[in-house]
Amino acid sequence: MQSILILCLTDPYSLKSLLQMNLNKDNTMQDYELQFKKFLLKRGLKLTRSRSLILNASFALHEHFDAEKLHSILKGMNVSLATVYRTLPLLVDAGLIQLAVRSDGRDRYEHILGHPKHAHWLCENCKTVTETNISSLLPLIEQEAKALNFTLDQITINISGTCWKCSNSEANPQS
Amino acid sequence: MQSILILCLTDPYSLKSLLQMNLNKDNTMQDYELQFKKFLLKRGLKLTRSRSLILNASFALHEHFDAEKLHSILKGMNVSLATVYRTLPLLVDAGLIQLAVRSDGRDRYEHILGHPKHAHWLCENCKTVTETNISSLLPLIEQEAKALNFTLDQITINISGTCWKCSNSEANPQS
DNA sequence: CACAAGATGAGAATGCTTTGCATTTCCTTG
DNA sequence: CAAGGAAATGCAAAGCATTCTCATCTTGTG
Repeated sequence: MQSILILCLTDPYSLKSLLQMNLNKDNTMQDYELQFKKFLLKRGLKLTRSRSLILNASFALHEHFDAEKLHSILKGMNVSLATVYRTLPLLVDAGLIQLAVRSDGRDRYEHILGHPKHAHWLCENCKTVTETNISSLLPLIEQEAKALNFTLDQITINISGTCWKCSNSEANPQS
Repeated sequence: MQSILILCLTDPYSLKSLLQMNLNKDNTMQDYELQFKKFLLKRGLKLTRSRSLILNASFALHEHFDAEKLHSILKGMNVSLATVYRTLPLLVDAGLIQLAVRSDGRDRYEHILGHPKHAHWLCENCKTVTETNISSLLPLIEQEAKALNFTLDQITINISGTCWKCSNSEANPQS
């Protein structure tokens, strides 16, 4: 019998150990996996072991991640970095993850499901990213989209500056 | 007498020819140059020939630009690509330019002075970038910033999707 | 269970961006 | 106006995230 590794984690900390589990596919398919499978089928692509692992690792993380991070989580599971890079755009197109911010020359993603649209507040000093809800902004943006006849896909609102903590410590430097 | 090249263009199309002009520094200093000089002084840095050329080339362009573009505009003026790359972050820190979008693996900037805050609408198909005013969104963002005690620096609103033109031609593909 | 289309891993390649270093330019001080 | 030290520059050589190549392996179908 052919079986594949499937993760159904909500807790990122137990990820590594649970990655060892070898469950039957049909019993554990998650919503997002079904969504991904549907999307792939429509494109004549397949839901493979690697893609499933990458998808589940993404959803197990409740923080921003980049290709390298996913790859390191899947270390020892024989998933190459190239495949991670090949899979990320698929997940984006499938509407499962989105590019959150780009900082330090790396693209950082986040999963979307059950994750309301939000803005990222990036502190230029300590690099911390804070999130806030943007539901109040959405109607205005959608209205503008309609005016432009623009089909919305992703909305990215990134605000950079200095967070409360850092602007306090900058106020009294090296003293 | 020491003199340097200074540009004071509003018309990008005559850039190349005007780059030949050799004007006296003190007669032609622009607002943005003064601002840059002040910024550099504060950091113990100098407003040099190369930096001045790069700054002026940036402000002569009324479109997005990347390092390569500035470098090609300044071809023959003995400004190295490395210096362009070294200067861009300075201009950003000085509040004179900002990172507009990153597409095709390149960072594209735009100058800020007299340029009201706006959103970028990037068509994923034809890569066209449209700009719209975001003055209606600003109060909401500033209010949120106050709540977070966050010192605003840059606000980036990038919206990707499909523009009117492309969604029309996608509707009847290869037929 | 064979087959064709897709997918993968490994590593080479790509291309933007950064860095090291010897040389030049800049500004201040006599 | 010359000297001197700090900064800046050009050039070429990395760095580094991401993409590509290609031989091999998987996947779902008939």
